[in-house]
Amino acid sequence: MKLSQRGEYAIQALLVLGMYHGPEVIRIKEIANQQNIPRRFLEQILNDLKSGGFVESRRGVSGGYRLERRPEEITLSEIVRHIEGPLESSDLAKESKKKLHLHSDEAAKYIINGVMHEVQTAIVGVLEAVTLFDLCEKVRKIQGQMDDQSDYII
Amino acid sequence: MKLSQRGEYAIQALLVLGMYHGPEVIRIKEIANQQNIPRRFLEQILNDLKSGGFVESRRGVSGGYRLERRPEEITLSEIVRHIEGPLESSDLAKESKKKLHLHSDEAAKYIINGVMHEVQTAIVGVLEAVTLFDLCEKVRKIQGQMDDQSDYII
DNA sequence: TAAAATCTCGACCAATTTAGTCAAGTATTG
DNA sequence: CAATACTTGACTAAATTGGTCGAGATTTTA
Repeated sequence: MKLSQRGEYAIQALLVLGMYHGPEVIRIKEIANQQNIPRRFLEQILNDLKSGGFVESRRGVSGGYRLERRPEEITLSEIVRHIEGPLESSDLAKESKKKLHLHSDEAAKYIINGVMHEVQTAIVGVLEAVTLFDLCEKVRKIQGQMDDQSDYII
Repeated sequence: MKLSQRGEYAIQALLVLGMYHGPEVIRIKEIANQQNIPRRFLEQILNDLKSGGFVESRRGVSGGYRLERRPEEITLSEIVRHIEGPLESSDLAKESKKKLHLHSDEAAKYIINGVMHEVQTAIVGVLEAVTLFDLCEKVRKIQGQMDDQSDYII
């Protein structure tokens, strides 16, 4: 399981919005600069996140984006699912079982599918347990460490 | 994590070789027919599996393939790793940590990477625990069930 | 020894996906 | 109304995926 660039950017953007979460809105340009994401590409991604109900936007001169839900209510699995497509591939499993007679290639596929289903369950298990809030906390923590050593750049 | 077609075919082929494992060799054509895999494509895949040390081949008129190792010694994680590329993406983790001063986009990436690393660990955990032999047993089992009901095709 | 069967090697190809870019438009503020 | 920002949809280049193909090398068997 590798995250696409798009997926990584999406999480980075949400992470910024999570860090500064409040009633205020943040401009696309700021996110792009801070996270070093191509601006035009980020527009696309934020738009997608908007239609997915993760962020809301305000137009016009003092426009920007903010989270639509609180960071602690957004799990990584939701984000990844929305941006990379379904984590769980449609169960060939029950399909095949019902037919009850499998050609030998179907038998093999059925078995392989079963294992891959376990894999998916494991993936979701991890991603389900992590919220945007958790990620923000971790960032704050390592930024705190950097403070201590007055050896950071931002 | 979705398996590529190539990956699924590879496992199917190994599964066939595992089912009939012995000193004898099986022709590419038989595997292709039985598993409904494009023959030319399968050639490529088996070649790849050969260079990966999973199978060995015999040329000539009664040539074919057989497993190079015993089914119980081949884990799914090895197969997938070889055919789909590394499961574990090179650790940006330690890299970044050493630098000790992260730009804020690097901090975000670092954190995200950490979670993805957990995901990878979970994936490997599942795949590591399943051997080719296990898969063969499962196939035998559902084929046994089909026998019981004399309602199968092969 | 020649024919037939089978693996081997590398090039090639079309369709899809990924990672962006761009232009023109709409909305909001001052 | 001018400036600033989001919105929408089309467009593109490069990489990946899922194959195909031709020519060659090896081995068996008649």
